[in-house]
Amino acid sequence: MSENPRRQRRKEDRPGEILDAALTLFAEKGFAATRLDDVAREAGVSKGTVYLYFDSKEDLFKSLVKTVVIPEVERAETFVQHHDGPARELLVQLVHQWWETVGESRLCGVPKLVLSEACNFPELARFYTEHVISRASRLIASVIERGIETGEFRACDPQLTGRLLIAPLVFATIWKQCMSPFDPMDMQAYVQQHVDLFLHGLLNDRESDHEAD
Amino acid sequence: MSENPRRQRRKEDRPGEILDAALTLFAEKGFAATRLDDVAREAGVSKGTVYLYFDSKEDLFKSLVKTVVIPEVERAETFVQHHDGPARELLVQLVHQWWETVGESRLCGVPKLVLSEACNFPELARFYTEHVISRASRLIASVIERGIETGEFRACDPQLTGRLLIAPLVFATIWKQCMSPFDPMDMQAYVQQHVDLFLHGLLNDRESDHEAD
Amino acid sequence: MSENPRRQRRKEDRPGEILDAALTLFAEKGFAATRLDDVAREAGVSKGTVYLYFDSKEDLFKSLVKTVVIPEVERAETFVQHHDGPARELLVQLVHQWWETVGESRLCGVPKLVLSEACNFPELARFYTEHVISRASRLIASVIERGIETGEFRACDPQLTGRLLIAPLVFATIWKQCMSPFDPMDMQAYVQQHVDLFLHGLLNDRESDHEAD
Amino acid sequence: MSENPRRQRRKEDRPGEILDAALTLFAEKGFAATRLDDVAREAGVSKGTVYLYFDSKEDLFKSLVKTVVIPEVERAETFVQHHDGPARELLVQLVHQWWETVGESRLCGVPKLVLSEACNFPELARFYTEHVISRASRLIASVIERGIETGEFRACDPQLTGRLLIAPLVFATIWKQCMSPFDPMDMQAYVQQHVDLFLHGLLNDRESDHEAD
DNA sequence: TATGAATGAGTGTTCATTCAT
DNA sequence: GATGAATGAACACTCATTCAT
Repeated sequence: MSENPRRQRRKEDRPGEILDAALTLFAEKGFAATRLDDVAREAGVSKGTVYLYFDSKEDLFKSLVKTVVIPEVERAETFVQHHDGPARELLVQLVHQWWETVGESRLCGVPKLVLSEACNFPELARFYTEHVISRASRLIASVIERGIETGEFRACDPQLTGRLLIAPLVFATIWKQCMSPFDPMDMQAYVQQHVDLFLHGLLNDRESDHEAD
Repeated sequence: MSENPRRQRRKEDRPGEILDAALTLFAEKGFAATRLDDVAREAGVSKGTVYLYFDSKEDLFKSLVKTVVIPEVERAETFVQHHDGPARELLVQLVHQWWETVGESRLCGVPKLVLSEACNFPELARFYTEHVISRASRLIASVIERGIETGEFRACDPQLTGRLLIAPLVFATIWKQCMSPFDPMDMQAYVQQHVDLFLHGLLNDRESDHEAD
Repeated sequence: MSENPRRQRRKEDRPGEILDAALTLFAEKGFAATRLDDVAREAGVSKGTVYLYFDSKEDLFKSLVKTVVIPEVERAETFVQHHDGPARELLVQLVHQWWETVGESRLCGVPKLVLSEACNFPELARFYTEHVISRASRLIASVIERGIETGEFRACDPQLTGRLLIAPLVFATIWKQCMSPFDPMDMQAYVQQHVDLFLHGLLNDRESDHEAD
Repeated sequence: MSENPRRQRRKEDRPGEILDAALTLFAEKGFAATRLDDVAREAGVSKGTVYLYFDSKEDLFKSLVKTVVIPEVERAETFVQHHDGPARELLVQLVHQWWETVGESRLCGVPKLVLSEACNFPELARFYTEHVISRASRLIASVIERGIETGEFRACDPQLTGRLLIAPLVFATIWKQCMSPFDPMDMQAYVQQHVDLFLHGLLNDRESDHEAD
């Protein structure tokens, strides 16, 4: 009844559909190994159409980051701003949120994507560092700093410590992508164990005294 | 006896020299970005010669892992066997050894290499898992287990905990490769902080009592 | 009568506006480098509209020549018909007119356009030759012939000589288009020098005697 | 009898053969319209082989100019250096030499090639201007200057005048390429007439006195 | 009539792989 | 064994052309 519902209905969704396809394929095969043809086919359009909405393969990646990854960073930033409890709890929640929004979602391919291609596409790495990593780093460092100030956490470099909080998570998503078929891992337990170990390592030994107050 | 022992020897070393060149370049530029021409030139042979010894770029990659990485695992195994002190010290030494033999050596590109290409070369991932990761995992787990048994360490899953010991190190080598131009990191401090945090998290709270004994 | 004469008129002018835009852009960037998108935007219509009026880029090109160049030839013909003075003066005026209407106007890109694309669009070359070049040639030759008959000019082949009058002008417009950034030229002086040299070469040595009569 | 004489015999001729093919095709179809595939096929090699000897299409063009056009400029320079007679004769000879080496040789497509593509490939135009046009211009200007100094020629701007000497020749080669099928021209007569007219225009009126000496 | 989203063939360039010598 | 010239498939990106609305 509708004349060409397909074209009609989807016109405004095109960019989103293309980004979706790109995310899927980039995560699956990496940036370099993903051909624009594949993205186009996956999105159900022709190759030329991709270039109607994105300037280049690189732009496609950047747009992907902008529309899919950065909002998550912002969500986390908002979350931290609106949270008042002990730093320890905040940190735990951030870890679990990270794991849910990245490790267990469609985004789980992004860390490996970025790290794998960073050498060959420095501009992508630069962009991602500037817009995602730096912001997320600062966010986590700020929470750790807060914990140090309140005496919850032992004194330490908040930057490095934040990175040590994230590193095992990133490692886990990469593992999940590449190695889990050959060496499966109980991700839940892994994350749990990481949080436990990390907090135990970070908390001030006399923190129980604080709680006792 | 042979009038030109140097060339003689070189002849027999050809595969090794090519693997050396490949390691250097793969570590420096990654797998995809390394051209066989470059490997050949670096090894001082012609491009065709590479194909005399290796079936393909992929095969070169596989052979590399086989010949360069496994010996290091074996060294570490020997080291652990001949070591009797407290698990804590052993663990610290293993970390620093890992960092020296991998993080700061020509091998520093290997983890990224393997993880980046694992999806595209599953057979390699399988092989690497079997011969490198599993062995190394088992080794570290055994040390942790020992520490738990002696009461040095808190009770935990030695496998997962071992992985959490290695994850930040692997992460650091990858970071060094790809991201340090955009977001530099003091690796020494990072490793130090990791060891400190990790041990602090793992050690039994009453461990000072043990030491007091 | 029409309630919107402006749009009405515009509607009928569409082809003209598109041709205008095409002329501007072809002259500026050449045939191949001009994208239909650009022509459409310059004309203030959509790309599809161009195809309402012209079959193809090639057709646009042809139509352009037909509508813009031929009127100028006709103007020149009329000018010559209505002129009675010495051939020498007429020739000088024709040169300056050519230079003004072609060399220094929006038409300055046309000669290069035609000559550059003639090989790839032989039909256009044929058309242009028939409707522009032959007519202009004949016109100039007729003036030269007149000058020979009156004794102003030395005996010569009027066709060839006419072509030698035009050649440096065509060359200059092409130069202006392509080479002036790299090798600028004082066009005024060039044309002046050409006229001077050409007339000095063509005038009968004893022509002063004639004038003296 | 010889095993694969084709490959053996031609190895060192490859660059020359490719340049030959490029010259033919560039002259025939222009720079932009010539596909590297065509050049390769014309040269009897694969597309990749072209890139074995030339960095890019642009480099192919530049190499062409270097190996085919510049030597002609040098020949002309040498010729002028070794010539002592009257400037007039030298000029006449230069024109005929130009016509023989360019207008009537395989090089006859080069002027149109350069002028047609100059806008779209400014680097080519710059290169050609620097290495060919400027040198040739200077050469001719120097001859004209000499003629002015000796009193053979009337006073004039040697640069502009030189350009006016060449313009009709360039025009003729372009004409030959594109328009001769539709409007044939007796090139011999044309060149003759040009020389005659030009010299007649340039020579000092009292030059007969000189000849009388 | 007019639009502009969509198409897909086309091209310069790269590089792993082959093979005649 | 060793070479390196040659190959050709692959891929990002462009743009004239079409067509549903």
